[in-house]
Amino acid sequence: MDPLSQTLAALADPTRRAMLLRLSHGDATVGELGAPFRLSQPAISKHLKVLQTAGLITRRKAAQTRPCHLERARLADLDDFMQHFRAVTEGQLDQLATYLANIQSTGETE
Amino acid sequence: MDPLSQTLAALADPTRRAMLLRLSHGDATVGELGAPFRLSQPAISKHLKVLQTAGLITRRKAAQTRPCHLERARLADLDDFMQHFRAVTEGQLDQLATYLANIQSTGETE
DNA sequence: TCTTTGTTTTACCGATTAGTTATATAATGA
DNA sequence: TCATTATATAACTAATCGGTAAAACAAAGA
Repeated sequence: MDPLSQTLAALADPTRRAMLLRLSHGDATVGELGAPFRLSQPAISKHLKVLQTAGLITRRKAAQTRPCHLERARLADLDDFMQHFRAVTEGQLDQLATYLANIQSTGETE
Repeated sequence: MDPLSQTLAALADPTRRAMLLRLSHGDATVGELGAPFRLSQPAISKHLKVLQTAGLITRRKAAQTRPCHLERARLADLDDFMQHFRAVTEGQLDQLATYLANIQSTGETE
């Protein structure tokens, strides 16, 4: 499966999205990430494996725990894809670019 | 299933993403949307139904055809979700805002 | 009316998914 | 060494998914 499809499939689950949101505030262990959910521990491990396989998180070793870390690269890739649909926003960015060009050239000539 | 999960699940398929990209350039019929793919016609209809159920497209009637139209609202919802992960980008936007404020005030005072 | 074109629906299949329980592995600490 | 804590793996199950072929439906045109 291509990386973007993997990313989107991983995100298409509210439990995994909640885990990522938690990780956006800082690293957390498997136990900490699973605590909010009424799920068995293997289910938590499975969700984290999906996120890891998608490249959305990495893990390190710390004693018995395996703290997880959010990797933003794949989210950035998704952002790039989303860019294709930002017709209105693109228009606004064009306006901003024009605005920037205007005030910049104004500043240079004065 | 919650709307955001439905949106992401619908996007987690390259065929459906390609269809949406096509629709971002304008409405298209079922036949037009299916043409690029080596898939049976019912498979195309199924993919479009997934997109429609997720609220990503709507369809109207035109003679025998059923032209599809991209609906950007759910993509905007996804964008809102993505916002939670834009820590670095937010910093860059802050810098841009500062930059804009600077050159703007400079321009005003001169 | 009959045929053609465009699309949907139905019924089916194999693969994948999300969950479970039970078991294994790994590191710590008594 | 032995028990505890943290996590992963294995084996299983029910449900969902992406595809197919065959049939039905809808509108247009001869």
